[in-house]
Amino acid sequence: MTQGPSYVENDEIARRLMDVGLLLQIQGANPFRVRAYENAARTVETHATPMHALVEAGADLTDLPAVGKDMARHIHEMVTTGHLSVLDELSKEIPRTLIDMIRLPGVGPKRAKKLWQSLGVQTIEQLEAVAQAGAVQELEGFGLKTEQRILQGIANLKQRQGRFKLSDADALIGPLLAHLRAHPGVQRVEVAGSYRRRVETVGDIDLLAIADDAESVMDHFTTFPRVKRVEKSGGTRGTVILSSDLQVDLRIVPAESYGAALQYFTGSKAHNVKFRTKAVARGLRVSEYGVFEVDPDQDPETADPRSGRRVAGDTEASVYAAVGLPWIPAELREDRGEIAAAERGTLPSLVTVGAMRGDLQMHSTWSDGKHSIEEMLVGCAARGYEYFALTDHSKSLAMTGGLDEVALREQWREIDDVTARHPEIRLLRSMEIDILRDGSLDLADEMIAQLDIAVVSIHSLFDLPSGTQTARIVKALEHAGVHVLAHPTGRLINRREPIAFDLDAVLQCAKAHNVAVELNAHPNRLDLKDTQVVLAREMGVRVVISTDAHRVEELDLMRYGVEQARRAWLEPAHVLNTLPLPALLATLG
DNA sequence: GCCGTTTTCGGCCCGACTGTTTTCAGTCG
Repeated sequence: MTQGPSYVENDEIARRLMDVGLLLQIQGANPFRVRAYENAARTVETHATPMHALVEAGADLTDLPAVGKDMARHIHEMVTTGHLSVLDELSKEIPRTLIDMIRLPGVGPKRAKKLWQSLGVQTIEQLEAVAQAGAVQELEGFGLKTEQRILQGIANLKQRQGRFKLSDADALIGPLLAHLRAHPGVQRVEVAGSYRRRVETVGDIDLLAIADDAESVMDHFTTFPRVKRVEKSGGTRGTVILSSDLQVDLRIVPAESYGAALQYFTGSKAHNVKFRTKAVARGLRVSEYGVFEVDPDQDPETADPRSGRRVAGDTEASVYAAVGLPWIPAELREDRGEIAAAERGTLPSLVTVGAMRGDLQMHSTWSDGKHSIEEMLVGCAARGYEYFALTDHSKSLAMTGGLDEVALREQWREIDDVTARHPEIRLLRSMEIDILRDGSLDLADEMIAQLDIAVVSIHSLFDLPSGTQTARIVKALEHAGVHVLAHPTGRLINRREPIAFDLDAVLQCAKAHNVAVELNAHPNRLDLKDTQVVLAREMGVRVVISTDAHRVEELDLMRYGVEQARRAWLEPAHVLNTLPLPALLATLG
């Protein structure tokens, strides 16, 4: 096994371009130049193919959206030398650590620069010290409230690093929505923002409501029992912090603006910018109040923002239609080509939970699951599945009670017994087989050959060098009996980093050997993640969406996997377990 | 700095709120 060259990955390239933009912002550069760096960073971050692969293939980087001559040069430099000279130069003038300060509430580029130039503050720690000493409120443009806000922000930062997993947000928001809906004045309330786009983690929650008595509803909102602190509370906008430290914003809008507000607050920002630009070209102005015809005689600087003839706004569909587009599913609104696809009429017909005909990874009491084979079977049948795969762990995963060959044969006897009583659903004989250090599998070949579907995955040696890890996975996929690579990166959101490996090479191998890759639906994993699933789709590798359930109720986690699949533009045809049983069996061979 | 069924130059999304102000900059979403 050889160690491949260590490339600068897309996320690192994106981060550095973003840092250049932020440093330019602090410097006071042309804001559109700043945005150019942000846009290029986003392109790189969400681009499925690694930049180093494009450079190696001799591709013209300026074909990428938001990448012109300069950005192409920057990307090329990072790929070939590992450095970005424009960032190095800027860092000499402005400390890079000021970027951390911008992320504090109440601190933007201007104030960060002021704090640095007036007080010599370069880091969050230094800022905390001078703020505690009362030096910040003395600065021009600052005051006592700003100083307190900064200190509060630093305290919050220390308390909670990272964002909320989508499933945690779901659990926290459900009771609040019920509370709001119980108020007689609330006609409608929905969640917008990244939550509605089903981004894997959310920073805060945006609620949108139509209400008769806005003041009373806002009152009801801020007195929700789990509110820890009320940040603001106005006539149409309020912000609270829940006891879980989740920030929730509520906006109350008139019914005729509801669709426009929902569209606007769902975002993403990049999607909205592109959408509004399209509207401008049609002589329209889009805001959260609606779509308006622009009066060509009026100076846009001085015109009332709500002036002009309203042409749409009550529903989202009307807002898109006014700009000549069909309604776009929220999961696609990331400015990853969805507006162009909408224009061409080629938006994908996205996969749904209802299209799933089976779940291809779950555990029973035979290893580390909490429910018996029969209980899991009944749970799957209750969810309307045609089939499911029982994938208990293999022997090397001792802590889970993994099965050796003898135990697996015993399990098969129980399976025969259970399935004889339950003709309503097909149980596929399977196992989640560990990939060992050298890429060999933790189950005898003659047993693998008797499985209906063989799932392999890594549970150990997460920190091998990338080249070694890649070779290990590739060897496992080359095994003739293997059908699915489960949770390919091994990441645990907010807990464990993904393993280092060459995804491109692994997908090529999967394609060559007709192996599917899993999109693990468990909200702790969501592995592969959306942008990686895009790469699999583009390379023609089939995807499996599985829950990895360890108890019956976890079978309902399927929706999280499907939602991420939708973010990756997957249609049913891309997903192996949307196939009817006979077609699935034929594919598995 | 990017980009083009109005444009290769002159644009680049939109509005609200807060705090620090005496008419508005800065931040936020």
